[in-house]
This record gives sequence, structure tokens and C-alpha cells, in this order.
Amino acid sequence: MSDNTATGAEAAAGREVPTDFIREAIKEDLRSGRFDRVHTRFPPEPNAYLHIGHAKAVWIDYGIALEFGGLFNLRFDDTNPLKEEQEFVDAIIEDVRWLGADWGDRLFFASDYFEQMYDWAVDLIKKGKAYVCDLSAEEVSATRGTLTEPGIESPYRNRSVEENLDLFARMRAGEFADGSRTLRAKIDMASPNVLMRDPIMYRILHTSHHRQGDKWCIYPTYDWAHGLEDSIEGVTHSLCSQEYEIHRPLYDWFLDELGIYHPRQIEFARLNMTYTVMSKRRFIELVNGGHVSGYDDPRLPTLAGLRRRGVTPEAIRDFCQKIGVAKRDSLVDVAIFEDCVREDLNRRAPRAMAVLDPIKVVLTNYPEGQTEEMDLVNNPEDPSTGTRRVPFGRELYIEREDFREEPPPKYYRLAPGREVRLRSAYFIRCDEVVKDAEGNVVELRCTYDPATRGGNAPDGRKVKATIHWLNVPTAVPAEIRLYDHLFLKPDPDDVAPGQDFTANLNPESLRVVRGFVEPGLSHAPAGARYQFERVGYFCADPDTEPGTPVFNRTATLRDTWAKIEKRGAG
RNA sequence: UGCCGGAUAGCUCAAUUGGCAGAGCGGCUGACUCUGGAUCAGCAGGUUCUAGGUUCGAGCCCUAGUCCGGCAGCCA
Repeated sequence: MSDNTATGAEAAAGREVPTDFIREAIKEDLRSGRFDRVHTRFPPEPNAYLHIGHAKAVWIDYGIALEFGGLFNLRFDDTNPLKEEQEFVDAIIEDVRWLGADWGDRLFFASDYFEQMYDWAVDLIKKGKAYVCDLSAEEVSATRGTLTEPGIESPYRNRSVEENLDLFARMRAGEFADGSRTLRAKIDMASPNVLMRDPIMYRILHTSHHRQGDKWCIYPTYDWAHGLEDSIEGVTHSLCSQEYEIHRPLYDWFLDELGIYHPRQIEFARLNMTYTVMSKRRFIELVNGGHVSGYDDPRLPTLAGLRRRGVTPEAIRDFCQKIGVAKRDSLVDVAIFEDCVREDLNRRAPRAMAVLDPIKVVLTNYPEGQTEEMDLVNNPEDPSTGTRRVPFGRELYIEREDFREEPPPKYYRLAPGREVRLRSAYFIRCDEVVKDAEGNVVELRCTYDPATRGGNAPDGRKVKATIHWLNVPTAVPAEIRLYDHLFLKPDPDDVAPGQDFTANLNPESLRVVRGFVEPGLSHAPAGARYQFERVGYFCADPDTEPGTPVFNRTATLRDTWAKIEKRGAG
């Protein structure tokens, strides 16, 4: 694909690519001859939207394939028609493509392997390694034993191969009701690993499948299906999250009993991040509870939400690389993610001026009716982006925060009698503060120094601060959505007894503000990203309309003054 | 409680496979600056979970224990 192969490019350029226990294991497999190539896969179930934890998995899978010159498949693990929908298939494809992973022509569906899986199940029955069990779900669970006690063998465990073959064929033919029978692997009801106690391979489900329609009424379970899918596709390294570690003996058992090509499963720790939640169930609760607007709410760590917020795939990839891969559980500080976002956007986002909370400034010595245009640098990080012209006049908006009637120590911005620079325009001095009946500051009357046009004083005098501004008649009203952490605590589950995680919801995770932006942004297309100078990174929302733009705050700028002031207050 | 896995700086990860414990982020300090942004420089003195053992030498190996996570869906 286009520019999203930096991981491979870095590897090719010999730049240092961080290693981890998985990459080391793969190198060892290549050295020992266990495998002579690398082939990975990302196997989502199409039953939910992807989140940044999935992005980590994608970048482990795809990144490793790239680094080792191997292949990467996108495969939908669609073995449960009760939960899966085409809508999710489409959304996941969009998300993975947006992330920048390239599966070439290898887009696969586990359901396309159902026939082969069925044949292999028949093989296992013939070997006496699988049997049709008539126990109900409750009975299966009751006879499974506990973590400390062995299970009890099913009374149907020793049916003849002929009877099993007949019953299994009739299961497929639709002769039996849902839940009335299952196909089980005959392993060991006394195994200390509960998953090995004759696990279910097929269940009867008279339900249409989003791709297979009504072709099947028996569906394979994850444990039975997953290794087969990997085997069929020739995957070498089946990388998954740690919850599957205990499933590995089963994964290996099926492949060994079948005697078919045997990929290696390796598990890594899933991603957790501070001030957010990372599970499908939690997302549903938040959406249904009206706490967020939908799965693409910019406060959610879903890929759709992050995209809407203005986060780039490159920032996500950089983040995945920085957090590394390990086996221990971890809680990643969201500050690391935000830092990746800033680093990326700082490089690429064009600058613009926006005033979120305006206060009017009148330049008393600026001729009435006069206007002019100032040249502003589009991106100091990238001179090739050139400059733009921004109208300037007698009446301006500046940020309310950029003025203090009684400036505290170390406050460098505008105050009565003080001089500051209007970015790329003029030095101005505040002469007079106009207030309303309640004593609120409504207007600042200032004088400008015509000799400082462009922002420099010929006499060499300095100002301590540069602030941003907007020309009142040409300022474009805009809706600006200021997002903050969704939760007040690093761990949303840190609640008093009897409360649930919603008790930690941040009531100010979204603040909508009516501000102004420079005229060039009145028709910003949805998805366009900017740095509003001295304020933060913003992205035009899909709700934006020509002439009345809507912007989402992607991230704030680091604000050292805020830190100084907070320290003073604390 | 049985089995599986984990434990290194506030956080996330390293440590050439047994050879003087490092990095990024955060935090703090300073420099610089037409974004108090960006950038640059400095600051971590860590019982490598604990206690034993092997060894000239242990974060790496062995033993016992502690704590944390996962597993008893016909979910994945």
C-alpha cells in the first residue's frame, strides 16, 4: 500500500526495530528449521467494532510479517451465526485497511472452510477420537467437574464409530433440535486443564449464517475451528492474546490427531490503557446508556472513534511500536498515546488560528475601515507548505485566557499597560479595559505599533508573549467539541462497593464551545486536521457543513503555563 | 482450591542468552524561541517480588514461598 509500510521500510533500511519475545521465538524457529518462512493472520470475529487493542494485534501480526518478508492474512473467524453480522465485516475491513495493514488478495472467511472441517471431524470420529453426545448443555456443564475435581465421562462416550458417523451425518442433515446433541472430542475428563475434558467441537444451531445462509445447521466451536483455519491457510505463527494460552494444548491436540500441517500459537498480553475501557461489553453499555453518542464517539478507543477524533493511523502504529509486546499484564499510560498523537500531528497538521473563548480587542489607533492581509506560516515543521494570507483589521478577537486584568507572577501575556505580539501581525499594548454592569471584561482598547508589522520591532524591543487573533468581521463561527478523558480515574473499575464503572464517568469529557476560526477554514472538509495555534490539534467532524464547520479536539498542546499555574494554586 | 502464565525505575519495555542493570514516556531543572508549542541539555541512584541454593560471578539457572492475571460457554 501507500505510505503505511514504515515498519518494513525501517527494517529494510536497517534501522533499529525493537525486538520482543515473539520475534525472538520466530527467529529461533527459522534457525532451527521448524519453519522456513513467516505467515501471520489477524482473525477478528465480525461481532463488534475494532478498538486500539485490536490495532496492537494487527501491528504485531502485520508488522512481523513485514519484517520477516512474510505474508499476512485478514481472516474473519465467523463460526457463530448467533453473534455475527455483515455490518461488522465491512466495518472491520475498513478499519484494518485504514490502519495500513495490507493483506493483498488474502481476505478469508473461516466459514468457507466448513466443508473441510466437517470432513476432518469425520476423520476424528473414524479414529475413535470424537463422539456424538446427547447430554444437554446443563448436563455437560454439570459433568465437567471443577477446577480441583475431575469430570465424569459422558454415557455416550463409547458409542461405536458407525453410530457416531450416522448421528453426526444426521446432525448435519438437520434431524435434531438445537442443543439436543453435540460432537465432542474424546480426550480426558480428568485432565487438570478443564478445556481438555472432552470439549465440544460442533453444536446444533438452526440459524442462518451471514455468508453461508441456511447451508449449515451445525457450527464448529472456536477450539476446534481455529487451528484448522490456521493450518488450511499455511499460517506459521498464530499470534493471539494471552487468554488463549490455556487453549494451546487443545489447538495442538487437534492438529496432531489429524496429522495435518501444524502452525505455532504464541500468546501476548492484551492492551489496557488508563482512563478508558477496552471491551465490547463496556462499549455497548456506554452506547446504550447514552454516555457516548455511538461506537464512533471520539471519546471511545474504538478505531472508528479515534479516526473521528482526528488520530492518524501513523500515530497508532507508532504507539504500538513504543509499548512493545510482552506477556505480563500492563496498564499503559494514555499519556504515551497522546504523545504519539502530538508527535505525528505536529509534523503534518497545518497551523490555523482559532479563538475558542473570544474577547474583543479594538485597536484605537488603527484607521477605521482599513483592512490588510498578514502572511502566516502554514507549518513551521514543513516549509514546503508555504504561507497563507489572513485578514487583519481594527477589531479583533483574542482568547479570553490571554488577558489578565491583574496578571499573576510569571504570566507573560496581555494585561493593562503590557505589550504582546499578535502572531505574525503587530505588537499591541493594552490601554483600557471596558466592563459591563456586572464587572465582566467585554472589550480591550489597545494601540498597535505600525512599525512592528509582521511581528518584529525595528528598535529591537522584545515581548514575552505571542498570542493568536482573529479579525472580527471575517471570523467564521464554529462549533468546537472539546474532548477529555472519558473517565476520572486511571482505572475506571476503581469504584466504591455497589457502584459500577459508570460512576467514574467524567462529566466534562465533552464540552461544546462556540468559537471562531480563520476564514480559510469555513469549508474545511470532514477529516481535515489542523493545529489551532497555542490551543491544540483539531479535526473537522463529519457533522461539519460548509460555512458552519464543526471541529473535534484531537489533543491539547502541552501547556507549561497551565502546569505553572496549577502548581501555584496547589 | 487444580492447571497455565507473569513479576526489572511512577508507567511501558530492554539487558548481546551467566559478565559493571538501560531506553522511551511521565515528572523535575535549565537553555532557546514570533505557538509558555516544537526543539535541545541535565536530573532516576532501582532490596531486578521474597528466602535459600548452584557458580569466580545470577535479573537470567535450581528449590520453596508471596502477590497478580487467566481457565469450569454448545462465545471468540
